[in-house]
Amino acid sequence: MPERKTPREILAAAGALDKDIIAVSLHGRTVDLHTPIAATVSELKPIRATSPEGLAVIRHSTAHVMADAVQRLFPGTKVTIGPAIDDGFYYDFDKPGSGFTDEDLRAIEQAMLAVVKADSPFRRVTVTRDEAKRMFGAMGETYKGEIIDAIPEGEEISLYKHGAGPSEWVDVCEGPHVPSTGWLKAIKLTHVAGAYWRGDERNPMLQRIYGTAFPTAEALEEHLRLLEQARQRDHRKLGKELELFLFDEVAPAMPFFLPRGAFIYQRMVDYVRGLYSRYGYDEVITPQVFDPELFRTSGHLGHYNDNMYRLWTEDLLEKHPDGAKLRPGLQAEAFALKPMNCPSHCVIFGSKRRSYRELPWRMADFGRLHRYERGGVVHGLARVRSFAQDDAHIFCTREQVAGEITSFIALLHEVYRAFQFEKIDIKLATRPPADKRLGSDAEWDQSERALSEGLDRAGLKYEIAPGEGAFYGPKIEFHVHDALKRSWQLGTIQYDPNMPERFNLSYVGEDGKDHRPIMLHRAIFGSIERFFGVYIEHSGGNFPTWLAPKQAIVLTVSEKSDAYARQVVDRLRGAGLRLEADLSSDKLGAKIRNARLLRYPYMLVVGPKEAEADSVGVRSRDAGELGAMKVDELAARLLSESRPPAEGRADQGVH
RNA sequence: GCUGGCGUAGCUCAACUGGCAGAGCACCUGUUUUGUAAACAGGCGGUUAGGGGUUCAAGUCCCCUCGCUAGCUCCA
Repeated sequence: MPERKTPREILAAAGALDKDIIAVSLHGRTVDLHTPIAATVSELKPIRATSPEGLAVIRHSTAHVMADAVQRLFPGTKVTIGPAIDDGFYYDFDKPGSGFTDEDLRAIEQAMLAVVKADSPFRRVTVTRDEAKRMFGAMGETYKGEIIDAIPEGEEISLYKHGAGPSEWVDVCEGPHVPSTGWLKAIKLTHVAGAYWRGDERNPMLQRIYGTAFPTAEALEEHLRLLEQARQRDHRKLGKELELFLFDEVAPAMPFFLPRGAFIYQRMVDYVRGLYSRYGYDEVITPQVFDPELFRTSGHLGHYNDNMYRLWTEDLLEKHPDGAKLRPGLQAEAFALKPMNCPSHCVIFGSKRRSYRELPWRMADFGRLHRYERGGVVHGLARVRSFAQDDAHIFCTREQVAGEITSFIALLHEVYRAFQFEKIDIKLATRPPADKRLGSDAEWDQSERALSEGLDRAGLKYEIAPGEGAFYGPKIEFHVHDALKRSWQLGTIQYDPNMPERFNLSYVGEDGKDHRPIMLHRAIFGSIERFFGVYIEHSGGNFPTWLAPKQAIVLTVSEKSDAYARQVVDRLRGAGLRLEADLSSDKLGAKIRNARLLRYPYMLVVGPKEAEADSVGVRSRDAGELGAMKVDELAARLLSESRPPAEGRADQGVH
């Protein structure tokens, strides 16, 4: 057994120490540079400030310094937890009275800089459970007491201290930390938010301060620059600027699609519709408003009631002097706006006797759905109360499930490729705890296997999300991040033996007997609204020619060319292209600027020269100036770009 | 739903400790006839989200409602 030395000493002795190294990894565990351990140099893997692990060390140390500053500035504030996260850190505080203001953040930042300047070492000491309990008890740190209680028996309890004398600050913490506060070079507190203690909404709400930290001031600035760039792509901002959609208080969280946005929306739907004929789907159209009995059968009234819009008609009302009220006892009669399509599809399936020969039956529906989402969760197009899905339900036999999964994944892949999505996180959400699921273990084994086999056969990498499945069956989820790194689920395919049961659906098998079909819920876009929002950010609003609401704009050099411009517009429209003209009295430079801001794929400049030569001066949004082209030549080019990307033709799209 | 923040012209934003509601862009009109990222001038545009209160006086301070927003929780 080698003697206990600090990793810094060990590395230095071997000549392997440099100033980028801020911690080391020992058998997969990150440890301080300055806490003695028993190890040889060959066992130590250096962790550099620029690596994800190194950044986490810096950020977690910064969180300690912040908590120190907060407790000094706001006596009586209790600390809870303060981990490093993807691009920074946070610390949750229980602050008596009101929360933190922006001015508080600035003051805290200043106080932190003083701690950094003091360059005080982070010291690790281990204590017994009793010592720790007594110490934090005396300090009145009740949350820390709970944290200590939650540390498993037999595990070492360590404290980290920095500062000296009366300004010493201590936290119970696993570590590791940078050797001293002076190592923290670039710190920024970003915002405050509420957060429930232990993430449970029944617990008190704490004040969370978010911040970030980097090894250098340059790295921090680069990070802030990228954040700003992301804000520029926010779909809510682009939606307004590009006149795609708007929101109004008269219908909270329900988008109004303007002509340009509505065009793209319909084009997306048409595109999927086009694929449906190849993949064997039948589209249906179903009602919007239903007798609540339907949702009693489907189980929505029990599980989903809080999220449903209910309607009344005059005959359900009784007049009062102070206004009309729903007649007592009739609440249950109020019709409901559908939040999902599956019940309607079950009604269709069950409307006559079905044969195994009809299976698999893939029933598609672009019906509009309404869900009452709680006030705090709505977000641009990503979480709305009125939307449609590229929804379909596949009724099939148990044996057909795996094949259906494979075919669905192929379809989904084709669609995502068309929209230039390469990076999608896939999750397999498996069975919830036994008290929260239906069906036998054998059934779950089988349905989970069917989904994972489908993924494996498609050669896709995925993560298991244990316990995240629906109570009736597992699901595959496809997630992407928006510009501000919020994760959204787009597509999904879910295995559902439950709904056919509730609707008592059956088909006649080869054996002449009745059998229960399996139902697969599946969507590729998921919510078309959400997909559109994510796609706006993904493309930065630079929609490819096949999707762009207007593919080109004709710009006149002066009013002398108006007549020719109209002629060009007519000819290209006649060829089936979408375009408009800017015949205003602006100068050409201004017209180009406006057209660029609206991100037209092509600008067609026309003046006397072009009129003479039956041509247009072509400027492409993505490829710059292309020079003069004959009108017919241009028409051919635009037409070839107007078709949606198909398999084996990946030459189009966002640049 | 919870904790913070915000809400001023179509858009982006000003208006000091309470003291005459403003600018740029957009829009309309006129002048200019323009060659690859903003011509010039004039004009129109406001229940300062809505309601109540304090005050001689409220965009500004207080209360309620609505909406938006950062998070948390939720998303059978």
